[in-house]
Amino acid sequence: MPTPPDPDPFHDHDHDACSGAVLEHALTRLEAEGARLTPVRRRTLEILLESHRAMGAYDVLQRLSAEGFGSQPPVAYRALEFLVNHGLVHRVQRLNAYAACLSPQKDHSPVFLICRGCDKVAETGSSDLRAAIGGLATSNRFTVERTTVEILGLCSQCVAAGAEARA
Amino acid sequence: MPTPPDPDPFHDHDHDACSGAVLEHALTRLEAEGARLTPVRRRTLEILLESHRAMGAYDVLQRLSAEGFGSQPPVAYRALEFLVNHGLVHRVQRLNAYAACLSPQKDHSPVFLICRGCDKVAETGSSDLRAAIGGLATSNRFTVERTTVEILGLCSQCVAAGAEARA
DNA sequence: TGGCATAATGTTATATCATCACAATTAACT
DNA sequence: AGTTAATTGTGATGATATAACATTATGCCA
Ligand SMILES: [Zn+2]
Ligand SMILES: [Zn+2]
Ligand SMILES: [Zn+2]
Ligand SMILES: [Zn+2]
Repeated sequence: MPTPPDPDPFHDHDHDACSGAVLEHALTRLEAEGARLTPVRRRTLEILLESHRAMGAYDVLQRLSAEGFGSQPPVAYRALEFLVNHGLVHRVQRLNAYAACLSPQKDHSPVFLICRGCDKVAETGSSDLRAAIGGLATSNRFTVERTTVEILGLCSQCVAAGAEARA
Repeated sequence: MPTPPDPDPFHDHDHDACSGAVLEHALTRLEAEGARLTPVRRRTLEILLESHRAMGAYDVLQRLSAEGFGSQPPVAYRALEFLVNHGLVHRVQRLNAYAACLSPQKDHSPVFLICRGCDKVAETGSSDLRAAIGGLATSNRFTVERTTVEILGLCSQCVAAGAEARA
């Protein structure tokens, strides 16, 4: 009975373990980098880890504010910026939103699967895809610094549940 | 003496021919679809075609307004939406901006190379990349509807001109 | 321990990007 | 011409993001 290779957010998994491991990892990494996971920052990460959905900055802010932190936009944006800069959170361009990074690997280029049925977001990766981007860059003599790859569609559960097609 | 395979926006090319051909193609396609390229819409496309840069909606609006069209945001957003819906313009997520589509092919999934040195944007494509995304979707049992692939970095000219690296 | 420099937080105000709602106009079709 | 649907225009508002600056907490060293 093989265990799944990755915690697939789209399907049932032990989410406490899933998010707990990520948080653990974050602590270790920041320690090594000499960066401080202050209360706001930690809480922000925890909030994002609660679900496999991307959250807007103002949604995060509302949560933080309700817990006694500052209530103005920079509070959320600064915490998010810190976490993004340290690779613990990714920005999902298509949603103007932020999602906790689930990969233990540092400095990776995430690929997002975004389900428009259930709004969940899965972070994956693909060496084939990286290679294809590398090839494209080479043939265009382009120096790659960052990549955004976001795939919008429906997860299998939403298809099974009868989510209607849309172009 | 072979002609270049694609007009590479990052390098010298006959841009009048480049943009003229695209506009021509747009007229034909819309005609076929029974859609109307009204003055605002046509002008919007022409403005985007003037350069190989992505423009924000408000930049487009300013141009339109100066030419006697309406001066309120919906004027620009509606024209852009129309053009995006008909595949004549793409939205560049990373820049919150819009770029004219340079591909004669309908319903394609563009890949953008975005140079942070000169702000030019090149639209390309790659069957390898499409295949990689297809594979990723299959192995995640995910139904793809739309994809966003944007590569941020430096074009060869900007590298040659000594644009500094940035992580 | 006190003093200093730096980082982090909080707040006000403002910038930027995008859509709603509704009236006026124009085009298409009978 | 009369009816309908599409298009355009405008004012108002919503949503996302940053600037500027005062205040507080932290780390370091004399
Ligand atoms: Zn990640
Ligand atoms: Zn789903
Ligand atoms: Zn050109
Ligand atoms: Zn360049």
